[in-house]
Amino acid sequence: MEEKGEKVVSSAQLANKCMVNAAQVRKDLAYFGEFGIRGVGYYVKDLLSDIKRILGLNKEWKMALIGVGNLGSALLSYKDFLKQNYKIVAAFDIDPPKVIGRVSEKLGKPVEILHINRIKEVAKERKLEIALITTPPSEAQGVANLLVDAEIRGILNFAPVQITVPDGFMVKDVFFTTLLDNLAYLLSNQ
Amino acid sequence: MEEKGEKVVSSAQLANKCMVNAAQVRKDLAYFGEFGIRGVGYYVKDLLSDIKRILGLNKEWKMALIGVGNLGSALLSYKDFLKQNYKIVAAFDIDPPKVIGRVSEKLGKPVEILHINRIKEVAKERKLEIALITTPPSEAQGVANLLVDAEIRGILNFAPVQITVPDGFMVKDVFFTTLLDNLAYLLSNQ
DNA sequence: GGATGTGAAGTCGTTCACAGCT
DNA sequence: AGCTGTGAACGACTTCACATCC
Repeated sequence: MEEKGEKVVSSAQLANKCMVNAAQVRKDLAYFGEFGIRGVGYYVKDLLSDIKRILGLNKEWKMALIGVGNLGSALLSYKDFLKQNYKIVAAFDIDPPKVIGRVSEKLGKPVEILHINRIKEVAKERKLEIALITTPPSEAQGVANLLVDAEIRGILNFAPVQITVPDGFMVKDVFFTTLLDNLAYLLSNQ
Repeated sequence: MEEKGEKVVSSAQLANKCMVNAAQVRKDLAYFGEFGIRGVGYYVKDLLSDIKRILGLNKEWKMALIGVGNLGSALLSYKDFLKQNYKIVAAFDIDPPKVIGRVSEKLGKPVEILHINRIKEVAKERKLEIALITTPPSEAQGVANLLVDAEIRGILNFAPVQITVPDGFMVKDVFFTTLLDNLAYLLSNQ
């Protein structure tokens, strides 16, 4: 809406776009503060920056990628990160020499691939806060342990296994097989 | 549990593993039928097959993959599909010759890459029911339209755009940037 | 005896409806 | 006059608690 030059937006309009109730929109926003103007609506520009601030997107998050296999390479060249406030600033593997060739042939300016045993050192140095686990499932928990040791508190886990971490650390799983199961269920029941 | 040779399991044990309430487990299962035995619990083997049947996993789902870029290639070699009841039986791209070399060097027995314009024909022929969209975002909606035309009713969308389909078709989005936003929020609020 | 299946109670989130501002 | 912010009403889901059955 900002790109379209729209100045104000009402909760009703937002609700429409999001397919939810207008009161829901207002309640949810009101939970974080008073962002609207009665009788007018929400200023698009302000609302956008308020939401970004609330979500913690008013900074660039520095990420590590662990496991430069097929999926890892795909993510290294995932341009959409750039639009968001995320940046992969270090990639790790158990065998960097083996993957460097394969990756660099694909990427113009490849992120350097480091040996996993340097994670703690590099995490400090580059202030890594989030890690993407793209190793085989068998290695995922081990990697998670290293991340905990390196005090990287946010983990996005692409490996199809449950991993556990201590309090204060966050894991989000990208389990698309769960979404497939969901599709299979919906399709099975007409 | 079946692999460990355990014969019976109680709702309390299941609840424990899933970090939910025991009554929840019983209610949810009871919604689909009576699978347990009072005073005993649930027979692991039976429960497993009942759940598979409920979820529509008592068959092999045939899938198409559209867009053989980085992510597409990664999924083509994603071994974990084999454990589940899903199989990619056809892959499509706008320029098959270009991707065939790159893909086959990675996969022992590569799935053949077909031109996207054959999708409708092949969908009928191979009874494709689910499609994975791994194209650039700009192509995703166009591909979705082709899938609708080919009557492939289940879509797992990896492209970071919202796509719309008519009633009777299902789209599930793998938006991991949303999960990243989620992590960013949690980390920002300590 | 012991664990399920399930009404009843409780809790949480959503929606309504309107007072309060601009 | 119009739209937000919000207490109150509503609805849905979760948990309790126990009758039921193996």
